[in-house]
Amino acid sequence: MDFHKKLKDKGLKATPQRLLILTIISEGGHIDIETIYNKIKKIIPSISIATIYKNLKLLVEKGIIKEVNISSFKLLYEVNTTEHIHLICKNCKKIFDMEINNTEFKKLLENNIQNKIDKFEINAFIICKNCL
Amino acid sequence: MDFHKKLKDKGLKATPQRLLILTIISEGGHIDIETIYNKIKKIIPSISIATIYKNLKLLVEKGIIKEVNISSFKLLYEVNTTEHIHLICKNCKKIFDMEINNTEFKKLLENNIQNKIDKFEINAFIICKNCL
DNA sequence: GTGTCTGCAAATTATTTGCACGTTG
DNA sequence: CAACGTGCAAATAATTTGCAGACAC
Repeated sequence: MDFHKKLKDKGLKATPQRLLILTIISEGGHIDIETIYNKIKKIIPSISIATIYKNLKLLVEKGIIKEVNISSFKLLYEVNTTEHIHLICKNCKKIFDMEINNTEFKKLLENNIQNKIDKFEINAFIICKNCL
Repeated sequence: MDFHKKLKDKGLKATPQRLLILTIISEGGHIDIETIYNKIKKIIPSISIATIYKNLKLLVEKGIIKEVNISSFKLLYEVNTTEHIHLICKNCKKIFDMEINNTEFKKLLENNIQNKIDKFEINAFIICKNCL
């Protein structure tokens, strides 16, 4: 993924700190602030936690990354890709992205609630194949 | 709702603080810590914020209340009732509980992900009737 | 009466801010 | 070189902890 371009497209400077934040988030899948900070420190030891906070906020605002809210988890971050839902293994706590049939889903939901849906967040708690 | 009984059933003492916390949450629908604290202070001015924190944690553990995680909202609390989803009006920010056809939904989701689902959290962003 | 709960104050953790300096484009 | 971004240190906000006294049962 061309993070440099993504940043420039939003009028942001492509600093090493930002590129690294994005790389780490995309590698980590779903990752919390503290983990991001610890990983970056190994590469840019001088980095400040304030820089992490400022950039995460900014990148969310610009729609480059997304916050992931799951009950009983810390706030996590992921790079914004296509619409997907989260499967969470109750046992090993791993989080899996899953693309679903968006249209079919939206329709069923919309029928149920009698209203148009803009977007939705779905977290489903499961036991993953590995843990079974 | 008989909160006194709910507490006793879980082996907890029914203190005025706890009963009030539960009453306020059930009246508020979906309410954050700060708002709970401010409302309680008007009735029990001596209450400590630490008591609120301790009890919210405990009540969640015991399954009497639930945390509600919605992107870009503070952490909210609701009394644990039947399974429902949250509709959030993008305009007025109100949150509505909506019972859905659980079985139908679970099946569709389970077909999509090829796995059994224990429970799920769904937040759908809409424009409510009032705002339309 | 006793074990649990509360309120307090202090400790810890999380997040934000302002500013001088450095870097990107 | 101008605007923007970083790192630092300090400020603020959020949450947790330990403990002495109070209260539920």
